[in-house]
Amino acid sequence: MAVKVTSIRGFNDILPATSGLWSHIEGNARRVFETYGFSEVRLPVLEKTDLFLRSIGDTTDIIEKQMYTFTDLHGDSLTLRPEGTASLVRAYIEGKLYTEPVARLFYTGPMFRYERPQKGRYRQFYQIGAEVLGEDSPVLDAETIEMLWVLMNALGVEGVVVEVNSLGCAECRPAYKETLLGFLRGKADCLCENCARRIETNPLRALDCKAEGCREATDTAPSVVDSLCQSCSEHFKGLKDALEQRGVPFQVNSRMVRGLDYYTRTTFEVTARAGGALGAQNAVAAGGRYDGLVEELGGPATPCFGFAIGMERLAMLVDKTLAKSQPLLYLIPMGEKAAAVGATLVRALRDLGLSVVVDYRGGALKGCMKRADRVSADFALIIGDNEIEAGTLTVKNMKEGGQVNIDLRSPAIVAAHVGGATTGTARAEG
RNA sequence: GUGGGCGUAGCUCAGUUGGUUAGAGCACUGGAUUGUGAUUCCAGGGGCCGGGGGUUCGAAUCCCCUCGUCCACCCCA
Repeated sequence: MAVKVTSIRGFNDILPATSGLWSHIEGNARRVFETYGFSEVRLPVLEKTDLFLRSIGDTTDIIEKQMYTFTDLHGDSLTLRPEGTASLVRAYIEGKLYTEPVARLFYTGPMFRYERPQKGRYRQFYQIGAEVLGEDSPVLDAETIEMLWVLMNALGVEGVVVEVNSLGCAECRPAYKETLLGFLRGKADCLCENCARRIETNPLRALDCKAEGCREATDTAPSVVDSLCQSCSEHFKGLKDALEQRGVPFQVNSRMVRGLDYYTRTTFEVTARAGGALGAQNAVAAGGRYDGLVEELGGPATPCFGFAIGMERLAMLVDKTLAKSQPLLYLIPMGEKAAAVGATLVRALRDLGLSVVVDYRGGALKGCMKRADRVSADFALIIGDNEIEAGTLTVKNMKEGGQVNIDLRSPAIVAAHVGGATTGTARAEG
């Protein structure tokens, strides 16, 4: 055998064992998002590097060391998108969607970051993102978080919690940064190496650090929430009230800091319980408000709110039993005559929306039945000489064992017997 | 980028003072059962023991290097 070509580290195939689950998740997301008035956008995977430099923040890890950047044949610096919001905002501006009062958009697709892969983290990973552009009401924030919560519930996700925070705006954040900096300087020797290093550039990070020293040092630190300006404070209260009113459970986490620089005011995360299925990466979805980004990227001043869901992480949390599949039929024609009769029947069954697979290998019925079992067929459809003579079809229930004969010319009766065609989602696995 | 675990049959894994021809379960093929799978019984096929180098009469086993993978740190969805 020739030498095997393998995939790139951190770039994974989604094989049939899990693709059904993914369709199930995406299908639910589409359905739920549409009920909130969102429309899908399809965005390119490759953008000019400059877009990310200008949006994400040049001291973030993403910009500093995680981007897949290369020069194309024309000499332009291009980058595989490390996140979706920047691209979406670019498209919003370029497509002049700001001529509408409010744009509600969602997207799905792969993102790319050069990191060491581990549980819940891959170099190509998938996100489902939703963004609302052109609305600054905190109630909109709450409604959008509610939408995410509704999706989680539809997917049977348990053991997750919504955490919210407010990072303030261009008015009040710098002041808080100063206050915090002053506080941390007094505790510099308690901080971990990392936090000590970036205390001047990004003191907020220390709040989010897991190191014990940092936790203790920041225990009594002044809270962002307490230093919000009046307008941000009212906005944050509006968010909390609206979430409560909607029955979306949440907790305020004033230590929550996001990894991208463009966030203002509301930020939130949906995180899984510690020790759960997610491992160390406990954030399933996260997002917030980015009121300055559109303007920074050359559009009109536009308040925005959005979030992104980590597809792989969400897939680890969803209730797989909810991913209903429709029955799979396995046709076993014994002989040429049966094959011809079977072909007509199969076409009729498929036209009714049923899933049918035909066995072409032939041989002993025993072997055919074994293959039917191996592909997890729900019913085996057997056509042999006996059936042709009687003008019937043998339908064996592979799960329960019984079998019946049904008129060969009555595909509708077959459909009814096997549970009928549904418009159901793809077969669930895993 | 840093640290740790693991690479043996298609899959999950056994395999120690280094010693004949490297094992099991599942899967696969055939038979017991020539029209009935998943259960039972029998038989069979299948391995550069991740790759390279070294120590040794002899290496899956010991040493070094390398690649892959998983988990964690960092950071994040």
